[in-house]
Amino acid sequence: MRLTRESVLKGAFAILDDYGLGDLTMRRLASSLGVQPGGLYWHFANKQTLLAAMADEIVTGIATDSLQDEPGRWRTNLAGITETFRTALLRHPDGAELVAAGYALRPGSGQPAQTMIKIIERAGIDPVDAQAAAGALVHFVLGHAAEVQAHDRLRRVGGLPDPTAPAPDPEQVFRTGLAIFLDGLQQRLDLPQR
Amino acid sequence: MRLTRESVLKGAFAILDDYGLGDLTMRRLASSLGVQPGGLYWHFANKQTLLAAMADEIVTGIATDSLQDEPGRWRTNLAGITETFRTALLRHPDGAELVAAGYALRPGSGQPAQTMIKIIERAGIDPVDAQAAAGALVHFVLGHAAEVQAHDRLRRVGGLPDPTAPAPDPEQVFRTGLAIFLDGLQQRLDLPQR
DNA sequence: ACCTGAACACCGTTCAAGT
DNA sequence: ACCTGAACACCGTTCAAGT
Repeated sequence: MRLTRESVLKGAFAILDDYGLGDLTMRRLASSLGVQPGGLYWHFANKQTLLAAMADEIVTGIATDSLQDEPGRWRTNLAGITETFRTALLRHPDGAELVAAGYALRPGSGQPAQTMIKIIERAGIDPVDAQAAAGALVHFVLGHAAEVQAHDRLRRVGGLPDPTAPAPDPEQVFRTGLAIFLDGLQQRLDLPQR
Repeated sequence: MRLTRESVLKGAFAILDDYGLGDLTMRRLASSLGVQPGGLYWHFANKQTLLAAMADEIVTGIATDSLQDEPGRWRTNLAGITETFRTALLRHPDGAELVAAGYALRPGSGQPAQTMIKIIERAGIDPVDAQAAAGALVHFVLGHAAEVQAHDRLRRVGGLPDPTAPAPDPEQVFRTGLAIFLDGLQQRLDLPQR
Protein backbone atom coordinates (compact mmCIF):
# COMPACT_ATOMS: atom_id res chain seq x y z
CA MET A 1 0.00 0.00 0.00
CA ARG A 2 1.04 3.53 -0.81
CA LEU A 3 2.05 5.82 2.02
CA THR A 4 0.41 9.18 2.62
CA ARG A 5 0.94 11.90 5.16
CA GLU A 6 -2.33 10.83 6.76
CA SER A 7 -1.52 7.12 6.89
CA VAL A 8 1.81 7.88 8.53
CA LEU A 9 0.05 10.01 11.15
CA LYS A 10 -2.52 7.29 11.70
CA GLY A 11 0.20 4.68 12.19
CA ALA A 12 2.00 6.97 14.60
CA PHE A 13 -1.14 7.42 16.73
CA ALA A 14 -1.67 3.66 16.71
CA ILE A 15 1.77 3.10 18.23
CA LEU A 16 1.26 5.97 20.68
CA ASP A 17 -2.06 4.54 21.85
CA ASP A 18 -0.85 0.95 22.12
CA TYR A 19 2.69 1.37 23.43
CA GLY A 20 3.28 5.02 24.42
CA LEU A 21 5.58 7.78 23.28
CA GLY A 22 8.73 5.92 24.29
CA ASP A 23 8.07 3.20 21.75
CA LEU A 24 7.21 5.62 18.96
CA THR A 25 10.41 5.46 16.91
CA MET A 26 10.78 6.14 13.21
CA ARG A 27 12.07 2.63 12.62
CA ARG A 28 9.27 0.99 14.50
CA LEU A 29 6.69 3.19 12.80
CA ALA A 30 8.17 2.29 9.41
CA SER A 31 8.06 -1.43 10.07
CA SER A 32 4.47 -1.21 11.34
CA LEU A 33 3.60 0.42 8.01
CA GLY A 34 5.55 -2.19 6.05
CA VAL A 35 8.06 0.32 4.78
CA GLN A 36 11.74 1.16 5.13
CA PRO A 37 12.67 3.87 7.70
CA GLY A 38 13.94 6.20 5.01
CA GLY A 39 10.57 6.14 3.31
CA LEU A 40 8.99 8.16 6.10
CA TYR A 41 11.24 11.10 5.36
CA TRP A 42 9.50 11.73 2.10
CA HIS A 43 6.34 12.67 4.03
CA PHE A 44 7.86 14.28 7.12
CA ALA A 45 11.14 16.17 7.19
CA ASN A 46 12.09 14.64 10.53
CA LYS A 47 10.69 13.11 13.70
CA GLN A 48 10.19 16.48 15.35
CA THR A 49 7.90 17.57 12.51
CA LEU A 50 5.89 14.39 12.81
CA LEU A 51 5.47 14.84 16.56
CA ALA A 52 4.44 18.46 16.03
CA ALA A 53 1.77 17.34 13.56
CA MET A 54 0.48 14.87 16.14
CA ALA A 55 0.40 17.57 18.80
CA ASP A 56 -1.54 19.81 16.42
CA GLU A 57 -4.08 17.08 15.79
CA ILE A 58 -4.57 16.53 19.52
CA VAL A 59 -5.16 20.20 20.17
CA THR A 60 -7.00 21.23 17.00
CA GLY A 61 -10.69 21.87 17.26
CA ILE A 62 -10.65 22.47 20.99
CA ALA A 63 -11.13 26.19 20.78
CA THR A 64 -14.11 26.43 18.45
CA ASP A 65 -15.81 23.39 19.90
CA SER A 66 -15.90 24.48 23.49
CA LEU A 67 -16.10 28.22 23.25
CA GLN A 68 -19.65 29.30 23.47
CA ASP A 69 -18.66 32.90 23.68
CA GLU A 70 -21.35 34.30 25.90
CA PRO A 71 -20.12 37.71 27.02
CA GLY A 72 -20.27 38.28 30.74
CA ARG A 73 -19.83 34.57 31.33
CA TRP A 74 -16.05 34.57 31.02
CA ARG A 75 -15.57 32.27 33.98
CA THR A 76 -17.76 29.56 32.52
CA ASN A 77 -16.17 29.96 29.11
CA LEU A 78 -12.64 29.87 30.50
CA ALA A 79 -13.35 26.87 32.69
CA GLY A 80 -14.86 25.25 29.60
CA ILE A 81 -11.85 25.37 27.30
CA THR A 82 -9.56 24.53 30.17
CA GLU A 83 -11.51 21.36 30.89
CA THR A 84 -11.73 20.52 27.20
CA PHE A 85 -8.01 21.11 26.81
CA ARG A 86 -7.32 18.73 29.67
CA THR A 87 -9.62 16.08 28.23
CA ALA A 88 -7.96 16.34 24.81
CA LEU A 89 -4.53 15.83 26.38
CA LEU A 90 -5.70 12.80 28.31
CA ARG A 91 -7.26 11.18 25.25
CA HIS A 92 -3.92 9.70 24.11
CA PRO A 93 -1.18 8.27 26.35
CA ASP A 94 1.61 10.80 26.90
CA GLY A 95 -0.54 13.39 25.11
CA ALA A 96 0.52 16.10 27.54
CA GLU A 97 4.22 15.41 27.06
CA LEU A 98 3.72 15.43 23.30
CA VAL A 99 1.90 18.76 23.27
CA ALA A 100 4.22 20.31 25.84
CA ALA A 101 7.23 19.55 23.65
CA GLY A 102 5.69 21.60 20.86
CA TYR A 103 4.62 24.42 23.18
CA ALA A 104 8.17 24.87 24.38
CA LEU A 105 9.16 26.08 20.93
CA ARG A 106 6.37 28.58 20.28
CA PRO A 107 5.10 29.45 23.77
CA GLY A 108 1.84 31.35 23.58
CA SER A 109 0.84 29.74 20.32
CA GLY A 110 -1.68 26.97 19.97
CA GLN A 111 -5.41 27.32 19.83
CA PRO A 112 -6.12 26.83 23.54
CA ALA A 113 -3.80 29.60 24.70
CA GLN A 114 -5.04 32.00 22.04
CA THR A 115 -8.67 31.37 22.92
CA MET A 116 -7.97 31.77 26.62
CA ILE A 117 -6.31 35.11 25.97
CA LYS A 118 -9.34 36.34 24.05
CA ILE A 119 -11.75 35.36 26.79
CA ILE A 120 -9.63 36.95 29.50
CA GLU A 121 -9.19 40.16 27.52
CA ARG A 122 -12.90 40.46 26.85
CA ALA A 123 -13.52 39.99 30.55
CA GLY A 124 -11.64 43.21 31.12
CA ILE A 125 -8.00 42.31 31.77
CA ASP A 126 -5.36 44.22 29.83
CA PRO A 127 -3.57 42.28 27.05
CA VAL A 128 -0.23 41.89 28.82
CA ASP A 129 -1.78 40.41 31.95
CA ALA A 130 -4.17 38.32 29.88
CA GLN A 131 -1.27 36.68 28.09
CA ALA A 132 0.50 35.96 31.36
CA ALA A 133 -2.68 34.54 32.88
CA ALA A 134 -3.37 32.28 29.90
CA GLY A 135 0.25 31.08 29.96
CA ALA A 136 -0.01 30.19 33.63
CA LEU A 137 -3.23 28.31 33.01
CA VAL A 138 -1.71 26.36 30.12
CA HIS A 139 1.31 25.42 32.23
CA PHE A 140 -0.96 24.22 34.98
CA VAL A 141 -3.05 22.03 32.67
CA LEU A 142 -0.03 20.58 30.86
CA GLY A 143 1.78 19.85 34.10
CA HIS A 144 -1.26 18.30 35.68
CA ALA A 145 -2.04 16.10 32.68
CA ALA A 146 1.59 15.05 32.34
CA GLU A 147 1.61 13.99 35.97
CA VAL A 148 -1.56 11.95 35.55
CA GLN A 149 -0.18 10.23 32.48
CA ALA A 150 3.20 9.54 34.04
CA HIS A 151 1.29 7.79 36.81
CA ASP A 152 -0.71 5.83 34.24
CA ARG A 153 2.48 4.76 32.49
CA LEU A 154 4.06 3.58 35.71
CA ARG A 155 0.99 1.54 36.57
CA ARG A 156 1.00 0.08 33.07
CA VAL A 157 4.57 -1.10 33.47
CA GLY A 158 3.82 -2.19 37.00
CA GLY A 159 6.47 0.06 38.45
CA LEU A 160 4.39 1.81 41.06
CA PRO A 161 5.95 1.93 44.53
CA ASP A 162 2.69 0.99 46.22
CA PRO A 163 -0.36 0.31 44.02
CA THR A 164 -2.66 0.30 47.04
CA ALA A 165 -1.51 3.73 48.21
CA PRO A 166 -4.41 6.18 48.56
CA ALA A 167 -3.96 8.37 45.48
CA PRO A 168 -5.91 11.63 45.50
CA ASP A 169 -8.55 11.94 42.79
CA PRO A 170 -6.87 13.77 39.87
CA GLU A 171 -10.15 15.31 38.72
CA GLN A 172 -10.68 16.79 42.17
CA VAL A 173 -7.11 18.07 42.36
CA PHE A 174 -7.49 19.66 38.94
CA ARG A 175 -10.73 21.41 39.79
CA THR A 176 -9.29 22.83 42.99
CA GLY A 177 -6.25 24.25 41.23
CA LEU A 178 -8.43 25.70 38.49
CA ALA A 179 -10.87 27.24 40.98
CA ILE A 180 -8.08 28.97 42.90
CA PHE A 181 -6.72 30.44 39.70
CA LEU A 182 -10.13 31.62 38.49
CA ASP A 183 -10.81 33.18 41.87
CA GLY A 184 -7.60 35.16 41.58
CA LEU A 185 -8.58 36.33 38.13
CA GLN A 186 -12.07 37.25 39.23
CA GLN A 187 -10.69 39.37 42.02
CA ARG A 188 -8.77 41.48 39.50
CA LEU A 189 -12.03 42.19 37.74
CA ASP A 190 -13.97 43.05 40.87
CA LEU A 191 -11.32 45.49 42.00
CA PRO A 192 -11.58 49.04 40.65
CA GLN A 193 -9.41 49.32 37.54
CA ARG A 194 -6.48 51.59 37.96
CA MET B 1 42.12 9.57 38.36
CA ARG B 2 39.68 7.46 40.28
CA LEU B 3 35.99 7.98 39.69
CA THR B 4 33.57 8.79 42.49
CA ARG B 5 29.87 9.37 42.61
CA GLU B 6 30.62 13.04 43.16
CA SER B 7 33.09 13.39 40.29
CA VAL B 8 30.58 11.77 37.93
CA LEU B 9 27.90 14.24 39.05
CA LYS B 10 30.33 17.11 38.64
CA GLY B 11 31.20 16.01 35.13
CA ALA B 12 27.53 15.65 34.28
CA PHE B 13 26.79 19.20 35.42
CA ALA B 14 29.74 20.47 33.40
CA ILE B 15 28.26 18.99 30.21
CA LEU B 16 24.79 20.25 31.13
CA ASP B 17 26.08 23.78 31.67
CA ASP B 18 28.27 23.87 28.56
CA TYR B 19 26.14 21.98 26.04
CA GLY B 20 22.69 21.32 27.48
CA LEU B 21 20.66 18.24 28.36
CA GLY B 22 20.55 16.97 24.78
CA ASP B 23 24.31 16.49 24.74
CA LEU B 24 24.43 14.82 28.13
CA THR B 25 24.90 11.19 27.08
CA MET B 26 26.50 8.44 29.10
CA ARG B 27 29.13 7.92 26.41
CA ARG B 28 30.01 11.57 26.18
CA LEU B 29 30.12 11.90 29.94
CA ALA B 30 32.41 8.89 30.15
CA SER B 31 34.83 10.24 27.56
CA SER B 32 34.91 13.65 29.25
CA LEU B 33 35.96 11.84 32.42
CA GLY B 34 38.55 9.76 30.59
CA VAL B 35 36.73 6.53 31.24
CA GLN B 36 34.87 3.80 29.36
CA PRO B 37 31.04 4.11 29.22
CA GLY B 38 30.56 0.93 31.23
CA GLY B 39 32.59 2.37 34.09
CA LEU B 40 29.82 4.85 34.94
CA TYR B 41 27.46 2.01 35.79
CA TRP B 42 29.47 1.13 38.83
CA HIS B 43 28.47 4.47 40.39
CA PHE B 44 24.98 4.90 38.94
CA ALA B 45 22.60 2.07 38.12
CA ASN B 46 21.45 3.82 34.94
CA LYS B 47 21.06 7.20 33.28
CA GLN B 48 17.70 7.84 34.90
CA THR B 49 19.24 7.50 38.35
CA LEU B 50 22.00 9.92 37.43
CA LEU B 51 19.51 12.49 36.15
CA ALA B 52 17.42 12.07 39.31
CA ALA B 53 20.51 12.76 41.42
CA MET B 54 21.15 15.91 39.39
CA ALA B 55 17.54 17.02 39.85
CA ASP B 56 17.87 16.47 43.58
CA GLU B 57 20.98 18.57 43.72
CA ILE B 58 19.28 21.41 41.86
CA VAL B 59 16.32 21.41 44.20
CA THR B 60 18.00 20.55 47.51
CA GLY B 61 18.39 23.32 50.00
CA ILE B 62 15.66 25.49 48.56
CA ALA B 63 13.19 24.85 51.31
CA THR B 64 15.24 25.62 54.38
CA ASP B 65 17.08 28.49 52.78
CA SER B 66 14.11 30.55 51.79
CA LEU B 67 11.55 29.64 54.38
CA GLN B 68 11.62 32.19 57.11
CA ASP B 69 8.54 30.74 58.65
CA GLU B 70 6.90 33.79 60.06
CA PRO B 71 3.35 32.79 60.90
CA GLY B 72 0.70 35.11 59.55
CA ARG B 73 2.97 35.99 56.66
CA TRP B 74 2.12 32.98 54.54
CA ARG B 75 1.88 35.02 51.37
CA THR B 76 5.41 36.35 51.68
CA ASN B 77 6.73 32.94 52.63
CA LEU B 78 4.97 31.20 49.75
CA ALA B 79 6.06 33.80 47.24
CA GLY B 80 9.56 33.36 48.65
CA ILE B 81 10.03 29.66 48.02
CA THR B 82 8.28 29.95 44.69
CA GLU B 83 10.74 32.60 43.53
CA THR B 84 13.66 30.63 44.94
CA PHE B 85 12.42 27.47 43.24
CA ARG B 86 12.26 29.32 39.95
CA THR B 87 15.76 30.73 40.38
CA ALA B 88 17.17 27.31 41.20
CA LEU B 89 15.64 25.85 38.04
CA LEU B 90 17.06 28.64 35.91
CA ARG B 91 20.57 28.23 37.32
CA HIS B 92 21.40 25.39 34.92
CA PRO B 93 20.34 25.08 31.27
CA ASP B 94 17.33 22.77 30.90
CA GLY B 95 17.11 22.64 34.69
CA ALA B 96 13.30 22.76 34.58
CA GLU B 97 13.07 19.86 32.13
CA LEU B 98 15.48 17.88 34.27
CA VAL B 99 13.54 18.43 37.49
CA ALA B 100 10.17 17.96 35.80
CA ALA B 101 11.23 14.51 34.56
CA GLY B 102 11.84 13.44 38.13
CA TYR B 103 8.64 15.03 39.44
CA ALA B 104 6.58 13.03 36.97
CA LEU B 105 7.51 9.86 38.81
CA ARG B 106 6.82 10.92 42.39
CA PRO B 107 4.40 13.84 42.02
CA GLY B 108 4.02 15.71 45.29
CA SER B 109 7.49 14.81 46.45
CA GLY B 110 10.46 17.10 46.42
CA GLN B 111 11.31 19.72 48.99
CA PRO B 112 9.62 22.69 47.29
CA ALA B 113 6.20 21.04 47.04
CA GLN B 114 6.37 19.75 50.61
CA THR B 115 7.33 23.13 51.99
CA MET B 116 4.60 24.85 50.01
CA ILE B 117 2.04 22.43 51.41
CA LYS B 118 3.14 23.20 54.95
CA ILE B 119 2.89 26.93 54.46
CA ILE B 120 -0.54 26.69 52.86
CA GLU B 121 -1.85 24.38 55.56
CA ARG B 122 -0.63 26.64 58.33
CA ALA B 123 -2.34 29.53 56.61
CA GLY B 124 -5.61 27.73 57.21
CA ILE B 125 -6.36 25.65 54.11
CA ASP B 126 -7.34 22.04 54.65
CA PRO B 127 -4.71 19.43 53.70
CA VAL B 128 -6.44 18.14 50.56
CA ASP B 129 -6.80 21.60 49.05
CA ALA B 130 -3.32 22.56 50.20
CA GLN B 131 -1.82 19.65 48.28
CA ALA B 132 -3.77 20.57 45.15
CA ALA B 133 -2.75 24.21 45.46
CA ALA B 134 0.94 23.37 45.90
CA GLY B 135 0.77 21.01 42.94
CA ALA B 136 -0.72 23.69 40.75
CA LEU B 137 1.95 26.15 41.82
CA VAL B 138 4.74 23.65 41.09
CA HIS B 139 3.31 22.95 37.65
CA PHE B 140 3.17 26.63 36.93
CA VAL B 141 6.78 27.26 37.94
CA LEU B 142 8.11 24.20 36.10
CA GLY B 143 6.20 25.06 32.94
CA HIS B 144 7.23 28.67 33.06
CA ALA B 145 10.90 27.89 33.61
CA ALA B 146 10.87 25.21 30.91
CA GLU B 147 9.45 27.73 28.47
CA VAL B 148 12.10 30.30 29.31
CA GLN B 149 14.87 27.74 28.90
CA ALA B 150 13.48 26.37 25.65
CA HIS B 151 13.63 29.92 24.38
CA ASP B 152 17.22 30.26 25.61
CA ARG B 153 18.18 27.03 23.87
CA LEU B 154 16.66 28.16 20.59
CA ARG B 155 18.52 31.44 20.74
CA ARG B 156 21.73 29.58 21.53
CA VAL B 157 21.36 27.44 18.43
CA GLY B 158 20.22 30.47 16.49
CA GLY B 159 16.93 28.88 15.57
CA LEU B 160 14.63 31.68 16.67
CA PRO B 161 12.02 32.68 14.10
CA ASP B 162 12.57 36.39 14.66
CA PRO B 163 15.27 37.43 17.16
CA THR B 164 14.09 41.04 17.07
CA ALA B 165 10.50 40.12 17.97
CA PRO B 166 9.27 41.91 21.09
CA ALA B 167 9.40 39.14 23.69
CA PRO B 168 7.52 39.84 26.93
CA ASP B 169 9.68 40.04 30.03
CA PRO B 170 9.62 36.52 31.59
CA GLU B 171 10.10 37.88 35.11
CA GLN B 172 7.06 40.10 34.67
CA VAL B 173 4.98 37.25 33.21
CA PHE B 174 5.99 35.03 36.10
CA ARG B 175 5.08 37.56 38.75
CA THR B 176 1.68 38.18 37.20
CA GLY B 177 0.83 34.48 37.12
CA LEU B 178 2.03 34.05 40.68
CA ALA B 179 0.07 37.06 41.91
CA ILE B 180 -3.16 35.79 40.36
CA PHE B 181 -2.70 32.43 42.03
CA LEU B 182 -1.88 33.92 45.42
CA ASP B 183 -4.92 36.20 45.16
CA GLY B 184 -7.11 33.18 44.61
CA LEU B 185 -5.61 31.45 47.60
CA GLN B 186 -5.98 34.54 49.76
CA GLN B 187 -9.65 34.78 48.90
CA ARG B 188 -10.25 31.27 50.28
CA LEU B 189 -8.77 32.43 53.56
CA ASP B 190 -10.74 35.66 53.74
CA LEU B 191 -13.99 33.86 53.09
CA PRO B 192 -15.77 32.42 56.13
CA GLN B 193 -14.71 28.78 56.51
CA ARG B 194 -17.51 26.36 55.89
C1' DA C 1 6.86 11.03 -7.27
C1' DC C 2 7.76 7.77 -3.99
C1' DC C 3 10.31 4.22 -1.84
C1' DT C 4 14.43 0.72 -1.20
C1' DG C 5 19.06 -0.54 0.34
C1' DA C 6 22.57 0.49 2.67
C1' DA C 7 25.21 3.08 5.14
C1' DC C 8 26.79 6.85 8.86
C1' DA C 9 27.15 8.33 13.32
C1' DC C 10 25.44 7.75 17.14
C1' DC C 11 22.70 5.76 21.67
C1' DG C 12 22.04 2.97 26.76
C1' DT C 13 23.28 -1.12 28.94
C1' DT C 14 25.54 -5.59 30.11
C1' DC C 15 29.18 -8.41 31.55
C1' DA C 16 33.20 -11.37 31.40
C1' DA C 17 37.69 -10.32 32.22
C1' DG C 18 41.39 -7.72 34.03
C1' DT C 19 43.82 -5.01 37.98
C1' DA D 1 36.36 -2.64 44.58
C1' DC D 2 36.55 -0.50 40.40
C1' DC D 3 37.18 -0.25 35.57
C1' DT D 4 38.24 -2.06 30.56
C1' DG D 5 36.96 -4.27 26.20
C1' DA D 6 33.80 -5.65 23.58
C1' DA D 7 29.64 -6.68 22.40
C1' DC D 8 24.15 -6.38 21.98
C1' DA D 9 20.25 -4.19 20.51
C1' DC D 10 18.83 -0.40 19.32
C1' DC D 11 18.35 4.94 17.51
C1' DG D 12 17.53 9.27 13.66
C1' DT D 13 18.91 10.63 9.29
C1' DT D 14 20.88 10.70 4.55
C1' DC D 15 21.08 9.55 -0.15
C1' DA D 16 22.24 7.16 -4.38
C1' DA D 17 19.70 4.07 -6.81
C1' DG D 18 15.63 1.88 -8.33
C1' DT D 19 10.54 1.90 -10.03
